[in-house]
Amino acid sequence: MGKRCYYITTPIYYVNSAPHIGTALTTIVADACARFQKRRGRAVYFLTGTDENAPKVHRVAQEQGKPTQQFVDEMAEVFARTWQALHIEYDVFIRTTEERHKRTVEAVFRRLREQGDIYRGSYQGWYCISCETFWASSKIGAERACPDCGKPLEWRDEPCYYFRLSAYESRLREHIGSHPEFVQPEVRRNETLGFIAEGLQDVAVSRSGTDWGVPVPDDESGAVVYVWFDALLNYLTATNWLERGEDYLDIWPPDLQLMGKDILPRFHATIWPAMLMALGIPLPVRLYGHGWWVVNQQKMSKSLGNVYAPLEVAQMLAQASGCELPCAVDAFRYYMLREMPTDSDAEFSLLGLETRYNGDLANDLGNLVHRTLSMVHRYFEGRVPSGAQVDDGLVAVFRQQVARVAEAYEAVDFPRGLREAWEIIATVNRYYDEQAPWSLMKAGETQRAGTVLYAGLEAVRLLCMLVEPVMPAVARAMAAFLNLPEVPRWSELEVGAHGGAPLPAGHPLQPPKPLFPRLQR
RNA sequence: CGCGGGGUGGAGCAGUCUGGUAGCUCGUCGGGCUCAUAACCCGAAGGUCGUGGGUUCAAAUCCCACCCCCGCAACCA
Repeated sequence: MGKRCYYITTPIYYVNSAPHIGTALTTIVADACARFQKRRGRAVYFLTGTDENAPKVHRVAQEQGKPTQQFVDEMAEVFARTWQALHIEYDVFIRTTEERHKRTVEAVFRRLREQGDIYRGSYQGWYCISCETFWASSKIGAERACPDCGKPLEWRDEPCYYFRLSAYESRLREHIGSHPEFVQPEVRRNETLGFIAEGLQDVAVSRSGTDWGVPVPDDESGAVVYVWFDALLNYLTATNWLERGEDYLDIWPPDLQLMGKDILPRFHATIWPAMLMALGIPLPVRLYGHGWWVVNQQKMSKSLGNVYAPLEVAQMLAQASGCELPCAVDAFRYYMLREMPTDSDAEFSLLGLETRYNGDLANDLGNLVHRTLSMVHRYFEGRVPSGAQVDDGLVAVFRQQVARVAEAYEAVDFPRGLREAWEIIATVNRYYDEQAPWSLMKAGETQRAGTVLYAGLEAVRLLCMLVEPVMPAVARAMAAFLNLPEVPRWSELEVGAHGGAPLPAGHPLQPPKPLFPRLQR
């Protein structure tokens, strides 16, 4: 069986804190990419999940006085619920505490150890007992205190297993060099090549002193597999690689792996492909690392109190504007993607969200839909005007913009894609102004007014499709206004062809109501 | 010190690879329209594109130096 699905992944999220706008960004970008591919008619396998095997998770659970398993169960639930509320349509939600995942990790560990890619050594470093963490010497001052909790560190020298990352240095360099699409965007690719050029050292892939995690197989010391080694393998587990023989290749390899820029160069673009090379498994096609949200020029952090919870933001927007919650959630998604940090970091602010909401969604998209449908109801009894065709000039613009949006979405460049989509709105608003269908009606030129409005309806239909990956609920609402059973697919972009088109003459439309009521400020 | 990235009108950004009237959104001011969610359309003010030098008929765009800001510097998941 050959490759069948477009396989797209987010990282699995650490469950020691609740989802915030950073994790929401990665997940929403992934969802938009997945929906885009689906609309184009491809089978999609979209994976997200939670990383539950880290010592820190264990520690947070203990702090909260809960059994660790119960704690991770609850947190996984919080993540899954949040994603559902944000209209994330994933296919699999993986958890690293699942048995099938543990079996995968054990199998990989054994195999790499047998073939010599994992070997015994010893780990030395400054260790914080209460944090259960080794600290790099560069992070500790002369006083040798834990940067996290401030307690004194102790020097440890203990046996551990290493993964022979160094052996894959030149192959990694070659692969990244000859596959420009492998690490994206280009900034991150350069960064990765720079990192590798400094020389890769073998990485410790086991940890002692904790019993939370996947035990190192066939080892009496009680060590567990290092969480990163464990976590990366989730992408493989989700295909049931271990059980399915060659059949897992109907999904594997990932076509697009999304993540924040922090975990791209040193983990997903080095250790991860090196592990796959060691296993003789095909590498992912494309790794994409987006930038971070900053708040008031500062990194989000709990201590600064500038961490936003996505659902609270959406609820606040719904309440302030009076718009339906699903539309407010989509507005939040729109903001995330329209302002999405690609190469560098970007500023997140409620003011920015409100500006986009009023400007792009209420005034542009919402108002265009509303004025178009209002006129059709007022002048044509709510039915698609007959005998109409979209003017040639507009057809050219529509086709061009649809192509540009598709290209941008494919490149994970949603800011550009949405800018291109919004060109259609600006074009139709100008067109209305020039053609003034309201004046045409007064002059008795009903036929011409119908032509103009038909073009507007076509624009709405196209926008419905273009906007769906970003705002699925809004797209459904738009389709409902047009009385279409579902959101059009990208294959149905034939502009203005009446015959068997989705908007035949006489097709009844629903009366409009504002999708995004303006925020009063 | 090293590596990577950035510095474009009041704010946020695009444009830089493939040099050729400096563009978009928001905000401000003026005008138009009335189908529409005080929405929409047109126009104006506002920038020596971090600094200095070089290449070129021509540089935000290529080259060199410098200044400032951010990230990374290894097991931090």
